[in-house]
Amino acid sequence: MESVNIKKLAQLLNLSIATVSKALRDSYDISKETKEKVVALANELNYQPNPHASSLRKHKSKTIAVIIPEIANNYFTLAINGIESIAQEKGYHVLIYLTHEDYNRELAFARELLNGRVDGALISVSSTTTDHAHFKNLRDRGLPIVFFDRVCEDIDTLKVTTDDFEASYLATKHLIEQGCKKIVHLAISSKVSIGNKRMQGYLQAMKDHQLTTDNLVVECTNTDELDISLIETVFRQEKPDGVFAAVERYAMAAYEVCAKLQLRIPQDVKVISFSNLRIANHLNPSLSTITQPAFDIGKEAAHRLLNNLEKKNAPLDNENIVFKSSLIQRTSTSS
Amino acid sequence: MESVNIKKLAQLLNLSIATVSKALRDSYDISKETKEKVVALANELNYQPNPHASSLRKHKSKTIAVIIPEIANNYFTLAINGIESIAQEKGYHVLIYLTHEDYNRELAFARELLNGRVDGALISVSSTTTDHAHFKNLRDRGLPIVFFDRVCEDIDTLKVTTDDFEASYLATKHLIEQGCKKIVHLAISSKVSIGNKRMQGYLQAMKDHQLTTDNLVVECTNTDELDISLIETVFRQEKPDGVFAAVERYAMAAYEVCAKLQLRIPQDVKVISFSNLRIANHLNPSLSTITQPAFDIGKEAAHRLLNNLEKKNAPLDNENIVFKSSLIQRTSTSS
DNA sequence: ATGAAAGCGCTAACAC
DNA sequence: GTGTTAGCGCTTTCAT
Repeated sequence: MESVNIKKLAQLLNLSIATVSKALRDSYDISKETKEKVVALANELNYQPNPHASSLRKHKSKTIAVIIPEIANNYFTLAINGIESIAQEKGYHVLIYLTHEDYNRELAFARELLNGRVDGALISVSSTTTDHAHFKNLRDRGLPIVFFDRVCEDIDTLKVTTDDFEASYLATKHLIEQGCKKIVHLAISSKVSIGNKRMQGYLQAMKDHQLTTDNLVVECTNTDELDISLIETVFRQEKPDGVFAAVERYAMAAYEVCAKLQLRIPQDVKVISFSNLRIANHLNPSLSTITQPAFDIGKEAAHRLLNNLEKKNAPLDNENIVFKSSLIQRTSTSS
Repeated sequence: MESVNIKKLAQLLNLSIATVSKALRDSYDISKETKEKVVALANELNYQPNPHASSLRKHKSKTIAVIIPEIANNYFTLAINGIESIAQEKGYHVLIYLTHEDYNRELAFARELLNGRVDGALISVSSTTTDHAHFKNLRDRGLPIVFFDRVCEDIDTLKVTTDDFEASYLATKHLIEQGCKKIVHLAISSKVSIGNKRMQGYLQAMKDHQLTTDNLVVECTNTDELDISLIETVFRQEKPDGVFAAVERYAMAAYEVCAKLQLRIPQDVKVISFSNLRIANHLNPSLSTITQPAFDIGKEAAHRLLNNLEKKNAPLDNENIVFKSSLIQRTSTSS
């Protein structure tokens, strides 16, 4: 495909391969004139260095992997945007791997990650993952990884998250203040960090207000139909007056169920949800949300990872960067 | 990072590097026993071949690039999902590049594409792109590319699109049948293929029904605020009773404007839009949409590209695969 | 059936 | 300042 390489440039210029290589990399011990001649010809022939040769030699690929559960999700979409903005700025390439919430795929991706294809990885853990050995292994072998949103707390590396407990506490408290007494929590798998934290925030708020949570926690799934039937069941059995959804998809399922059961939002049931939906405002009714700064989270995670990649040998600190999310009240929780 | 390579395996097994390499690739001229021993040790040591070395040698990277305008967009998100599903199935890696609708970034990505990092590319063209030389160059140099959605008609390669003209015609006709006489078209840049086709469909439908389109085509931008003010202006000046939005974002901008001007949808203004929003049904009011099979489009584009990569030397045909989109009527256009 | 050796394109010591 | 050379880890003739 591309036949112009360093050798060819060297031949055409009557220089050695090494000189051309150094000239292109703007090395200090090459004369101005030589550099200019080399660069001129390189541009003229649209010379593009072969990244495989360079990576092989340097043990650096200028590439990072982003391993996430899914992409049809506003949170991850925004995070990727943030990640990509930093990667582009620093000349890095971004490989996307989707686990589809499947532990086995995550495992397969992780296993491949040590072969040198990428210099580091940004990871958000699948909801079916219980064992973290595959990630621990990466860490132990020295591959820089940064977790974001869904993290592995037992792995010593940088994690970028939001204040899930506090935000969930506030969301629940908000529902209580709007008059709800029986609040259902539509929970994401408690195996993932955010699932657990969000549930804890809910439980604590309920407890602090002497409200029962018996039979009110519904662990939802990755299938809309299933979730809808789970929610319908709890609605029929418990007749809740409030719903706190751990992720946007579950709130939409709740909307479906309310329509089906002819329950009015917010008159009969109030709903609040973690969500990065830009048009939450145009929903019927507009949805009260806890919104995470997903773009900034992606940016920060990428920024820290790439910074780390530049200075060798310094392993990533076991730090936890926590962004604040914001509660935006809309019609779905108005009293 | 990873110290176990073919050389090490060969040493430990008292075999030559060549034999190990062949055994791993299941070559026919290696004995069963040797193969088994090699594979056993490779698994035990979790040997992962270095992709750079392999790519350098084979001139194949098992990697494709996806170059798209943006990712915070349901259409592209679904398309990526489709692309990724095929890539994963065939063991390919997916690099994501976002042009952010910027011709210069697109140019920079295209220029890099010939260096061997990727075996092929899936491309949807930026809305600010007018010149196609950068893509034509890829094609001429033999890099397999497939365009999807926003294509370059003047480049001979595979294109996967939807029936934009017909769908736009039908959407416009639908508004007319619902009683609209003054229909505004919120158009995407007419420089991109879909922008032009969608506008033509609209114009034809209006013409066929003897309706004027004077001052009714608004070419929107990539900035929400700007779009809203453009739409507000045309609303004030033309007092339309129907809106046909070429992309989802413009429909949402129209919703904003209607709220601001206290216009009721659908009583005062009916709205229909190209959209892949899963929850169009829960908007206020629910949005009538023309929905594209984005996932399948991504799958098909990836499928055809990867198939082509497997059989060498066969350039991609200048074929046009057209998927049908579907019009889903909801409240926003009810009469 | 196995091994020796060349080389993919580039970088980095180390000469000169 | 510039050139020589030795690999990076792998694949692939071509011998044996």
